[in-house]
Amino acid sequence: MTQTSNETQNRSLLTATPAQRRVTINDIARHAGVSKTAVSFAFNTPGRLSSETTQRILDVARQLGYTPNPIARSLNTRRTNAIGVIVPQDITDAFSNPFFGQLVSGIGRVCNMEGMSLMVVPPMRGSLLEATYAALIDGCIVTGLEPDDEVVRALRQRHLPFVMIDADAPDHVACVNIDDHEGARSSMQHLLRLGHRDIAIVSFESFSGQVEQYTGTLKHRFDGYRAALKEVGLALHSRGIFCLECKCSVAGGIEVFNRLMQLVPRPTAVLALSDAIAFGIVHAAQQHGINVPGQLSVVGFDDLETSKLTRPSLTTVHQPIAEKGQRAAELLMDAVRQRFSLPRHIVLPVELMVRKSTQRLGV
Amino acid sequence: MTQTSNETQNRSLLTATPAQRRVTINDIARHAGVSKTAVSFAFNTPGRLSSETTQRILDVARQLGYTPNPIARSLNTRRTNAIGVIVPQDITDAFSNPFFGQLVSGIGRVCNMEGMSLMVVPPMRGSLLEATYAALIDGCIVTGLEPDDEVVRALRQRHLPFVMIDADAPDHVACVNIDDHEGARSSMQHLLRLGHRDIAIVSFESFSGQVEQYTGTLKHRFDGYRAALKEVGLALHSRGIFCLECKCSVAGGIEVFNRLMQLVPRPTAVLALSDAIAFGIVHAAQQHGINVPGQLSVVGFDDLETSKLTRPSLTTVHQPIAEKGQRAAELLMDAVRQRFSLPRHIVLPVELMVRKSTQRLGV
DNA sequence: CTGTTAGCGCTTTCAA
DNA sequence: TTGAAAGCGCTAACAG
Repeated sequence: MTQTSNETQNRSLLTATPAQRRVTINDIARHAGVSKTAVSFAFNTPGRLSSETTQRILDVARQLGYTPNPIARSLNTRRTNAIGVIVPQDITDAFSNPFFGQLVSGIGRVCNMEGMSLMVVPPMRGSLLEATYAALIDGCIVTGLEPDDEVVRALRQRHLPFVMIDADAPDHVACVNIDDHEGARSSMQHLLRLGHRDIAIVSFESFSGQVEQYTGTLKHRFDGYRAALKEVGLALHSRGIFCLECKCSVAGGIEVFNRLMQLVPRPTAVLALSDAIAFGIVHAAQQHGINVPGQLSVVGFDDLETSKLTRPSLTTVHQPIAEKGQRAAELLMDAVRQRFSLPRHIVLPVELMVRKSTQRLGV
Repeated sequence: MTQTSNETQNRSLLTATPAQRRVTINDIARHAGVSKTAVSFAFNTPGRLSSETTQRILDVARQLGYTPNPIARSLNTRRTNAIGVIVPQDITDAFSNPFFGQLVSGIGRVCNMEGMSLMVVPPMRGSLLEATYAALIDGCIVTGLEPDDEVVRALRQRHLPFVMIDADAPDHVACVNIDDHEGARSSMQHLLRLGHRDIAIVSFESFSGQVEQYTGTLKHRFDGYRAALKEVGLALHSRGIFCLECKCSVAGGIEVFNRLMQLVPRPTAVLALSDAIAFGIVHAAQQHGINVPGQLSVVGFDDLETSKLTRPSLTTVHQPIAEKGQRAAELLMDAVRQRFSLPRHIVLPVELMVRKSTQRLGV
């Protein structure tokens, strides 16, 4: 013992960086009088060493405060034991919508099973591409991106397995979606059946801002709205039907409310593409003394955990958010672990939840 | 070009793993007719090379689909460009309380500034210690742990900078807390002033389950409750005052509601240590036809973003959740970047928000 | 059961 | 402006 610490001290006096040098596998090998291999075995496959040797090595390691360097280990094993979630906005924005927390919660179920950590990968100095190149992960789930994004190419280049969520991915790319068309259609139909004809559709911000240019999720949903409108002889461009965009958060909904109130004719109902937005609209309406659903019906999309707890409880399109994350993570882990995985495209069902934020027009 | 691909092909025929071998810095160096150093420079400090050389290298790299291996890079630079959040429960549990999402949101503000990704580090195969040893991060924020936890020791052993949240950390350990005592005291005082004397305190699950054994946050809060009770001549063990525990989530609150209803005398008010729990209790009460606040007053703790939107809006103790995460992350980054940082312990204020879920007894 | 010996893929002095 | 060479700290054939 005493000898050991003396040795350590002496060596450190000889070292260029006396105070800083970390203890490495070599130090342990030397002090325990074994090879690096033995030390490695002691930590990773103790069964391959006599238990005395293992014990001696572990003792020395503890005394010297040795910890295997996980980066060096990863360089060899090519595994990081982490999966990523790629998000095109910054972390704050992503989590400002509870949707994302619930999605991550679902992904977490798989992390838990598989012993993985979860890395949230936002743009780094403005560049999601750079962040993607730098991420120390074994694979990732991609949200909010088109399948032809440069980030997707980078992932392929890095040979990183990945699964997309809410994307029009080609067949060979694993992807988990929901039935956006049906969700949108049924919610619009619900309002129309309640007699509403002056309806504002509030979408989250798209790349172009033009409904005609929508792709992916947004396109499918608007196709659904079109289908429902068509049944009653209306279209997106009909008088009384409005399409706006706002940030996908409660704050975004509050902000968009003012714009809603300026529309002519003033909408009697709002279709928000996210519950977070709907919350904001309902909240702002109440602040302005406008009764929901008495003077304004509001429909959301997502069915967050809190959506049944708000006042009034929110009529919305339920989608299985956590399950979406979970299924994506399962597909991903199949790829990471090189298991077989047959169904590469998954479409989860949605369901219209009629609650108290909508009401028949003029009642 | 043709030659290049032929060469690649030929080499791959000679390789043990024909299809799999990744292209490395050596391949680029060889094909571009330069040294590894030059390739490294081309990617990291292009200014040190003639622009033609840089261009040629980058071209070759693109043609061969080369991406620097971030793990190898990290091994040299000793940086991962990620910070961690250590959570003692699994990811799903953590995010089942919106509190955590908001905390992460605050941390994300700093990640955004600093170009960092964020790793959520839950126990790995049941062991948080193992996960901590394996995490590829430059530092971390520790939640839900005591300062003498083995995980904290591991962090120190790994020389990883870390900041604790909600912990009774010693002076030399950076830490961000809130004024738990005052938050608890004021909320209890509020109920007492409304005339309530039969009050259940619903805590989130502690290690011991014994109020007397509470430490850290829980201890401070219960000291606050005691102080308020004492002012009216009561104590935690007085008849009518109950202490229970449940999971820290909406589901936990729903579950605990049944237990609340069996208490004798039945509480006229509940003090939940988390808004998520309070939501669950309110929801369950309403399902059972019990009016809140008419028949039962409920107070929360946290003031989640949705707490003002629920029915009834929740009386609760506001704490600056996102700011807590942000301040912790700022302290952490100071350490990671080896900047000076003077104040190592931060205590954030709280504020009682009286809303609609509480009411004078017997009105 | 244990050690030798190559790497893993990159960065970074130092010298040319 | 460029390159040689020495690591970074660990794993894993392979040999004994």
